[in-house]
Amino acid sequence: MGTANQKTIQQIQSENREFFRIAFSVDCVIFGFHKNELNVLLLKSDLEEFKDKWSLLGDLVRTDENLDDAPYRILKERTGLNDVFLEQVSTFGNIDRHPAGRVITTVYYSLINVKDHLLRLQHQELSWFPVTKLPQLAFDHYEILQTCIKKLQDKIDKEPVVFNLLPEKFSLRELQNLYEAILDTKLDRRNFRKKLFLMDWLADANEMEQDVPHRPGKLYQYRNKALVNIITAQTVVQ
Amino acid sequence: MGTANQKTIQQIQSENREFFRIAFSVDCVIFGFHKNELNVLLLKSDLEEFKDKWSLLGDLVRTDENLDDAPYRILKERTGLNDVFLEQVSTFGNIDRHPAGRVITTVYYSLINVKDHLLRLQHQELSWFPVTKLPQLAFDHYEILQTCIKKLQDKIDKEPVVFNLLPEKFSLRELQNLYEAILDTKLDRRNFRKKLFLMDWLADANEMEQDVPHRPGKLYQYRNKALVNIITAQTVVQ
DNA sequence: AAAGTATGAGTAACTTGTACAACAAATTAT
DNA sequence: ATAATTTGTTGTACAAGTTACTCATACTTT
Repeated sequence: MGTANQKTIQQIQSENREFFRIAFSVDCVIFGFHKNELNVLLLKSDLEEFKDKWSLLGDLVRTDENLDDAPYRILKERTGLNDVFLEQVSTFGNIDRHPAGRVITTVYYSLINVKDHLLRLQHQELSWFPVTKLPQLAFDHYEILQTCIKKLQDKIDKEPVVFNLLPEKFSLRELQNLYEAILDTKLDRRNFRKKLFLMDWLADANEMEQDVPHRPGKLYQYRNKALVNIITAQTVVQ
Repeated sequence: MGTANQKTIQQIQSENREFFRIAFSVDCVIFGFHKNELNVLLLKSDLEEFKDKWSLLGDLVRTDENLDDAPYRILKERTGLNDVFLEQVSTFGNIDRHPAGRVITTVYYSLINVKDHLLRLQHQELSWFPVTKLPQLAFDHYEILQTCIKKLQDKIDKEPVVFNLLPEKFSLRELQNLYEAILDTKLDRRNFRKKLFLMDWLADANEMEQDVPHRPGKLYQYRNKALVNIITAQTVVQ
């Protein structure tokens, strides 16, 4: 790792000469939720040209793997995570988007639960950033990230995907904080409660919050874990 | 054209040997509106394996063109059309989706106005099919097409894209027929009228239908042609 | 002339979304 | 212990949007 392993564009080009007629990659926007903020996992760029910039986790697609399998592999390799929520967002392919050559990239976003699955970060250079306090991003990754945030914002009103970002059991307050972080707005407590119960996504966990410095709230869990998987499988395709 | 020009997979593979580590293509789902039905433009497959099947219009992406420019080029080459509405939908990349090798394809849909722009179909083997009466499709093109129809259905309630499918001036009845064809449902005349006027998309053309076998209706046109372009430019990216 | 079909306009019932009040339960400060 | 504060919980009033529905008029066909 570190600077010893940093490559020049020329090195990368020669290592991938055949690929670089048109190389094909996958990039992952990995969302997590800490301290009432929506965060993204970023990697310190290993290109000299982008020494102080950060980038999304990505890799070239292998010849023997399905496109939709590539982001799972990348997440597994980089974070040790299995069975994460992934959805394809869009494909970016401007000629000059990568300084090393022609790279078309398909972008996925992922929602992971940071508290329950402790990440085995294989890389020292991986770090979480709140989406409101981003560092300088390499390539067109800023534009990509904004596209993913917008997609996520559109999604959470219609489908029960946010639960992938929370621990098994959570309070309504935590859930509302999450919605507020994603949508970047304040919501009315009472209306939020009403809406969520109408959605019929929640089941009472018959437990209360512990060790909180205020009146403990009831804990809930996602109603049907099985249904989540069905829905996510469909939405990844779509 | 015809059978003389049909290629075997082996021929295609050898012609594109370098590309076929992973080849990268674009496919276009081209929607038109005839006789109160939503139609798609399909091409008789030139692969022997798919002799009696039809496929979407597609081509490999050139090394020197932006990804989002490729579908414009393809439409121009195949139909002579300029300035069409295009939106990226999704990217398909299963290993086995193309029998000739590994091909990842980004799919766009296009909305074109069949009446005003007469197509110069370069190919005898191009033909329109109602989406309700599709022939056998090659590759995974049936799945791709369904994905595009769903995307279009979601879109027309929120943004004024349907006008790309109609002539400059049209009656409310024609517009409603179009919505009904896309959504595959019947709509209430009065509520449709109310909703459309609320959207504020229509301007009175101060003309009436001509030569119709019933009471002629008023003609309307899209309120702001300039706005259409702004919106479509955004949506293609998104 | 009569029948059929399409345009065009308005209203009531219902559903959904938003703004806001009041109280109870637990914690913290005095 | 008491008061003040924070959070959880339940409900109401109003606005906005959606859905269902009836009638009169204009034109064409028979």
